[in-house]
Amino acid sequence: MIGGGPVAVTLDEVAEAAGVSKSTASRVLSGSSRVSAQTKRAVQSAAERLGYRPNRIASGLRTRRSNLVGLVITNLVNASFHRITEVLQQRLDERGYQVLLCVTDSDPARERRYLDMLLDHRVDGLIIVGTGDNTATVREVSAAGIPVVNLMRTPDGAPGDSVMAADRDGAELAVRHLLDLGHRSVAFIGGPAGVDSGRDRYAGFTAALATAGLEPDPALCARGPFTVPFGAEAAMRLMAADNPPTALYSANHEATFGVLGALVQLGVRVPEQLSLVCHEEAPWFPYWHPPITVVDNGARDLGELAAEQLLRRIDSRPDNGDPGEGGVGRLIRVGSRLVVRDSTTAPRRPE
Amino acid sequence: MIGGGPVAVTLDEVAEAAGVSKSTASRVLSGSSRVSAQTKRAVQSAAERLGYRPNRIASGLRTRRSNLVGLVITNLVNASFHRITEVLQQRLDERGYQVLLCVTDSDPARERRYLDMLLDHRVDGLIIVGTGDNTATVREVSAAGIPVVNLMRTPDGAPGDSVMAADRDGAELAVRHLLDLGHRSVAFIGGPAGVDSGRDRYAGFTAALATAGLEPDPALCARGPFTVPFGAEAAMRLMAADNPPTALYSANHEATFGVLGALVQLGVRVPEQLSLVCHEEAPWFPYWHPPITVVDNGARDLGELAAEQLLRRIDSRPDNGDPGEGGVGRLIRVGSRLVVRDSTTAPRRPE
DNA sequence: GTGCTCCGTGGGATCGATTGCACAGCACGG
DNA sequence: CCGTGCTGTGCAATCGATCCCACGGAGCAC
Repeated sequence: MIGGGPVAVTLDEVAEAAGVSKSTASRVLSGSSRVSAQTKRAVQSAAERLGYRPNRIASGLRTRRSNLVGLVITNLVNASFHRITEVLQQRLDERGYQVLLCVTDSDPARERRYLDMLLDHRVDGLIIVGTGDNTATVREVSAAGIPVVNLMRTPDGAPGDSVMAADRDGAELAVRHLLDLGHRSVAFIGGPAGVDSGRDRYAGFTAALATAGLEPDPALCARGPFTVPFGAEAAMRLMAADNPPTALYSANHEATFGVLGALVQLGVRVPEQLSLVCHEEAPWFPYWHPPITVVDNGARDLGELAAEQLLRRIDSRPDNGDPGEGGVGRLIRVGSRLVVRDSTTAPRRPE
Repeated sequence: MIGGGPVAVTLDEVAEAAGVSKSTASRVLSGSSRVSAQTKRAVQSAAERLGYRPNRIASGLRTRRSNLVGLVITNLVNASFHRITEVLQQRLDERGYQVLLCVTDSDPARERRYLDMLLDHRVDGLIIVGTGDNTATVREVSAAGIPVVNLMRTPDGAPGDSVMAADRDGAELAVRHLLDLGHRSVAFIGGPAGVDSGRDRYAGFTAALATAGLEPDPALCARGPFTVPFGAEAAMRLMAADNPPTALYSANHEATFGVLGALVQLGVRVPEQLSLVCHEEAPWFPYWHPPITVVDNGARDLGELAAEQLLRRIDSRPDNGDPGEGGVGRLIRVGSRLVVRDSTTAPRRPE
């Protein structure tokens, strides 16, 4: 047809076709109030016949609910984050909420712009893996009555609830495993102190050492960004020392790639010369040569619980007068678990 | 404060504070029509003072533009897809469009529900990595005047434009590389014939063989799902044969994990006993032992071009009378490139 | 028969922005 | 001095759904 533009069917037209008023049609289709069975049928068949699709924009304007949730995340490449994103999206969708995806690439300026934008879109909730540089803006979002869930990271002064990995416990688990195998010279490659996971994993590392009566050796600790090159460089330096470690705890999977590359380059055999634990699961670790022992931080559960917590807050919002104060920011910790594979073994020459 | 609910500032209030009418305030803030410099300043300062944030829902109702784009994708775990998603999101955001993320997990029922939902949200565009089971619904979307871009896959009868990887060429490139090294017994592990990339990569495989005067040996061809277990099982079977291949083309990175696991388990050394090419880059392939030769299908460009093409269609929509017919579905192919690393070498005993 | 409740339905205001139309004021040319 | 055109502004309709309020009629008790 010529000029047959994209004409959307409105509620009015459905109502007219069914011979009832707009109000009644609305009641039938949103199923709120009681309607006679006959009217119901008439409206439903009219809607179907005309191919009616409700306009969520109009509906959102009136009800002040967008059915949108903002997900502000630093990246998707990291193994945990894309898994978390998938789970989150699915759980939220099951309850009628859609995800507005915002990847910040850890850039505070982008993060800030996204937060403003999400405010403009009147999202019903916000899940954020934050850089920590925009807590003021996040507070604005929260103050606007929008529930906020901090995921993986809870910057100082951040409003809302938090769903966090048990980073400290996980690291302790991993390092104690190495100590139990008999290692005494355990190296640490981990993230910056400015990030929650960096700080907490280091704390777990030292805590485990302490239970064995050891103190961290500064020469065996490398702290820097969670990147492949950093891991490679750190591993190079550690293994080139006069007295190289017999075991290595690597706090992140990206860095671990760098480590593995460096080890191949140096000809260091795992686990014969070096036992290796990575604090983060990745789909290929079970297939590595050798399969890598890891700490699984429960990415699936993190996504699941973050979605659940947000939905809880959204649900309880219309009821009570003051929105967020009811729980004063709940903190949920997701347990970590050690998965022992073949990259860890007893040291060859116990000291 | 008690009872200080989340009161949003409206345009009316800004207008009143600035001493002008709603229309004028709107004109200033959306910068459409000419306004005197003085009024402009007054409105802008009032807006800033009150912390005004435009309500995109209301705006969307009036303008019939949601500034939302639906991204329907089978999963995020696959290396290419999360990279593509990141790039897409960034490019669309730069032009003022936000991404509504929908992960189908290749489930046609979920896909269908998402398409309906996106229609209800009145998205301004749709980018879809489709299952191929809902072309009718996608046509509805397109018929509603919403530009559609098919990504990676273009099911038969799909409306809209397509941005595709050069799967056939890429596979041919990879296999020719193996043939050039002297291999004559080249195995194929690839996807189902029902998926574009499965079909095209197989076509490239046979085409390359043909240039060397060879025909595909059914005993050396495994076709099945793009999964780790399938790759493992296929590799097991292929290498257990009386006359195992000297080279292997693996059409997908997930299957390649399985292959690598199986090879480790069987004690097959790469590349000494088997040369291996994977048709898909993954961040860890350069760090594998040995680093894996791959065909990079240009994920970054795929995202980039899909966003660009969609934006082009969105921009050209209000101008011309009939929405999509102007280009009758443009097909954009993104070039592939071979990255030679250490997993491929000449066969030990050329036949 | 009167008064009451309850049910199903319709009328119409409303959410917050955009935009066509009209009009006031001013400048300028004839 | 008047007509014409341009600029800046305001009025009010509009987008499409939701939902408060009111109303007619049925059923029932006294």
